Amino acid sequence: MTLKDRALKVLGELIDIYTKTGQPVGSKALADLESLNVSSATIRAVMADLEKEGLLISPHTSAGRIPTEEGYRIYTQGVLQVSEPNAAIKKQLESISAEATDMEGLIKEASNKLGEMTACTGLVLAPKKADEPIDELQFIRLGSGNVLAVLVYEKGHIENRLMEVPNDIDKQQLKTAAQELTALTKGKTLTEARELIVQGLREQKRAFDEYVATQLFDIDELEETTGKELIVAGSQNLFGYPELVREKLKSLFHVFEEKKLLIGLLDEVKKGPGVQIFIGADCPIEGAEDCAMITANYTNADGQAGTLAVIGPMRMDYQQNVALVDYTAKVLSQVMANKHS
Amino acid sequence: MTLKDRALKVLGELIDIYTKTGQPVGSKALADLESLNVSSATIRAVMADLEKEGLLISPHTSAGRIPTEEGYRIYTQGVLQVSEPNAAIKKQLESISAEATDMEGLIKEASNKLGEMTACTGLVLAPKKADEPIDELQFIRLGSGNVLAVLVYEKGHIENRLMEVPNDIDKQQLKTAAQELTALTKGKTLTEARELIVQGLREQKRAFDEYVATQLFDIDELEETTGKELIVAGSQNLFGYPELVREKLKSLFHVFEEKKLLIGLLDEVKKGPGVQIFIGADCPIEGAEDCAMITANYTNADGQAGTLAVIGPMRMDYQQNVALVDYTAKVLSQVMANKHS
DNA sequence: TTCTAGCACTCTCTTTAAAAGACTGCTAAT
DNA sequence: ATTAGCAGTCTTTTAAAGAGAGTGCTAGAA
Repeated sequence: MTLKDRALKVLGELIDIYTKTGQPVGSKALADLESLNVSSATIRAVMADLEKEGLLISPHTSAGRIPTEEGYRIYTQGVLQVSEPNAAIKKQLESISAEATDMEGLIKEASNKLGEMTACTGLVLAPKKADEPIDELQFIRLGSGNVLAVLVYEKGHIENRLMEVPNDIDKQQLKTAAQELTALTKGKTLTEARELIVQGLREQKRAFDEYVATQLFDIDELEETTGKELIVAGSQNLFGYPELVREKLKSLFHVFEEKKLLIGLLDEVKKGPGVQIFIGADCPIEGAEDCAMITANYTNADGQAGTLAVIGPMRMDYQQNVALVDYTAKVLSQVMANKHS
Repeated sequence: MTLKDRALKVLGELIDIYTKTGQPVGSKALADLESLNVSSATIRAVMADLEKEGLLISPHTSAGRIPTEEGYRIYTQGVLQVSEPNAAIKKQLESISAEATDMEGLIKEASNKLGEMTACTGLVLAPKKADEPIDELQFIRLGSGNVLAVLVYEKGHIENRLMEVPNDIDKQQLKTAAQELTALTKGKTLTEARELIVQGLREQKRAFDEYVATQLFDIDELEETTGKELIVAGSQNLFGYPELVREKLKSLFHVFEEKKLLIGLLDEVKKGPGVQIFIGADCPIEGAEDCAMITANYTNADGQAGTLAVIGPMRMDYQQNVALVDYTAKVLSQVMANKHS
């Protein structure tokens, strides 16, 4: 079922106009375009075909037509041509490296920029540390039964956690425990380490080590930590689209508040390649069934992947936004490659 | 300018009804109440007085009346009687201690409960660590020029920060630096320490110590850390109030997204005593000029104060919500007093 | 064939008018 | 001091008519 070139062109132009106005588009408006050098009657015929194919729909007899979800899909797959953002936008995006100092500032800034420039909501999910190989473990005694466990990753990142330990553990025991655990986990990722350790230690009946390791590699704790690393920016932009009625906005903001809900979903996205476009029902986010999402992955200095996304109404400027998301991912990868934080 | 008891009673009943319906209230509806045993004509006379005082206003001739901001103020100051929440609610609130393990979980849960039970947005601001006295400093060398600085507070809390140091610093130097800095800052708060240290070290021309201290006590870093400790929950509830039109919601959600904006404002609140009620223009939050906010402070195990708040439309159930906020603050203080974490 | 001009037709949106409904303020009586 | 009753005012609802927008069809031109 291939559509004629002209039909696709009409679809594209219609989406362009509809994106800007939010109003149904009639045959006359399209016929007035220079790029389509035919009469409105011909356009009408083409539009009737497109409607038969399920790519357009008419809200009622005397309105123009608007694209269906399927229409947007065909458009983004076939009509849209990916381009680079223009120079001004590029420059803006590149400035994120200048304005941010640390990792968190960086993704925050990227998210801000995305939200601002697309007039949609920007999301940036930081790379998951849990997938990085561990280098070593250290314990630091802090008095009153508290020990600070420092987890050093091969690439130099650090994570730490406060633990309570029985008072009768002495300095030497701690040191030994650290050494043993390091030996066991060196080179493993946190997720791998967890299973390995709990199991291994149980067999060896090393109660203290097991106790420590369980606390240290606690997955829930971990998720809570990683949970902080999703930045949502520009959510208010969505108020600018009348078709996103209160009820829709409500469910979207619910998801934005419960970041945990989003993290899992975006993780799925990470498996896909390059820039991905999710339209309407495709959109893996609950409450975003009438929205569209554009995602891309980036990598940090250690090759760990993070995800960034833009969520907005279906009638968004795909051309621009795809270019933006793509380019931002590249900039972010590059900045992170240079900065070791 | 004291008002008659009956006038206050009318004001109170009117607000009660308006809170539930969101519609202007007429004299007949009030006359039907058992508690006001007078005719609608009398009510009309009273309402006319209240309008003259600026406590009520009529949207147009043939509508009933609604309270003005000033009306709400008089109501909350004079008419409202503070009560305890009922048993069921108490029980619900007390369960927050059971459902949360750590500090962050606790304030998150409290915020959730507040939002849920008030049908408004719950805010909880964690106590500020920057105001706690420091106990000691430790440095841990991590290889490749990185050092982990661990800041131990007197009460056992910990904060840590990764720093880069010149490669030619040896173990002994680090140890000395830690000891000296500890000596200087012990018992001081982080904010105090910062000034003290930078100044003191500059005089002594101890370049390395100064370098380290500057990084360690960096105020911006610090703010970013504390910035994480504001939890917003139930923001979607606000969609349920038609009088909060899109534009209002937009600015509110903008503030919710930029938590930093809120933190400073809530800090101001902390200076006040007990439960505070901010109505309309009183509300220190940008974009919340048509809203009301109820706040209370709580204290953690170390006596540090945190703030919790409820933001919603002006027509909220003050009676219930004041009781809720007050009680939640008490529960939170109590839970934190027991749990040291 | 393919395209176009023109026209009848169908809906929606806007305007206008009329009627209904909701409260109030005032007055005169209790 | 309170109340019943009523005239007056403004909004909301309902109905009808007209304007506007866009379509689908058909018959003729390219």
